Amino acid sequence: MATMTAAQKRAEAKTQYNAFLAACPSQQLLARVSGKWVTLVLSALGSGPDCTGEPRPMRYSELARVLAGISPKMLSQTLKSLERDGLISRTAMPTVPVTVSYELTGLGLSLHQTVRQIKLWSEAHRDEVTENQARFDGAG
Amino acid sequence: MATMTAAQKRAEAKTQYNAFLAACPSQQLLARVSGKWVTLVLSALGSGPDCTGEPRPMRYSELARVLAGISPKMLSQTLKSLERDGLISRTAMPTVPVTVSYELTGLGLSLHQTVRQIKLWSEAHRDEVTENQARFDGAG
DNA sequence: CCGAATCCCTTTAGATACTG
DNA sequence: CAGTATCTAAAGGGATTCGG
Repeated sequence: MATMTAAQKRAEAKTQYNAFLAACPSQQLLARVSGKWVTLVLSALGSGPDCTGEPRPMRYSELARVLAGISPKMLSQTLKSLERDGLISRTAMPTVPVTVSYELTGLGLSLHQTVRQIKLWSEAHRDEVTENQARFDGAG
Repeated sequence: MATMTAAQKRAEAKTQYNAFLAACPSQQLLARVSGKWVTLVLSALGSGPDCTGEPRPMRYSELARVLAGISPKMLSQTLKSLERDGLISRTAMPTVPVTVSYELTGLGLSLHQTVRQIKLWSEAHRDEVTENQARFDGAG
């Protein structure tokens, strides 16, 4: 049957577009950075525990303490994915008990700089956005 | 009872941290931009249908065509949230049937510039990341 | 033509408990 | 100390249908 062309074409277009999206680097990066804890880990490692210092290595337990709300599962998962991308490096010292520290790589540091741009934009425009939202909600 | 201090303190710390996160402008912006279609709509309005042109207004149906994979629901939802934040403006012409067009505001345009930084980073480093991933997976 | 409302499924992330 | 495993809750997103 050569019928149902409309739905068929739509489905085909969608498949192609999704393939295009999957190959799009920007989308990939956004997907990576969008994780709830990814930027927080980047910030912690890139600007110190209070987000105002210098990049420095931190231990697993230190990260867990700084990111107070995170569960061990999510911390491990986030760290592993960042390590996989080469954004952070993991170093295990053969002490007893074992000591593990994480540090931004050069690549991770450059991403941290980019993410900071987002932070700057949001801080610069947050009031404006909040105001717009209030007006929109008020206008109903 | 002043017991169960450990679990209690942990819960308290978490609550405070979550409150801190909720107030963090960067987190708010990331949450907004992280939607699957948000950046695509911004790009379409900010760089034309093929992402290589000038900012210009587009109609609902034109956006639906360009973003081939999107469902009407998500398009409406995305557009409304962007309009609420004052990032795009919506104009309805009282024709029959009604004609609606969307356009970036100044605020939306500036966000688009910031988002482009992410795009540039990801394009510049995609090969490096891919290579890192392959090495990581290979090393098992 | 534009968009709202409903239903359903998949993905994500949090709680908890346990191991080297 | 540094993780892993399992289970469950919640959110995001898609298909479909209906109204202005």
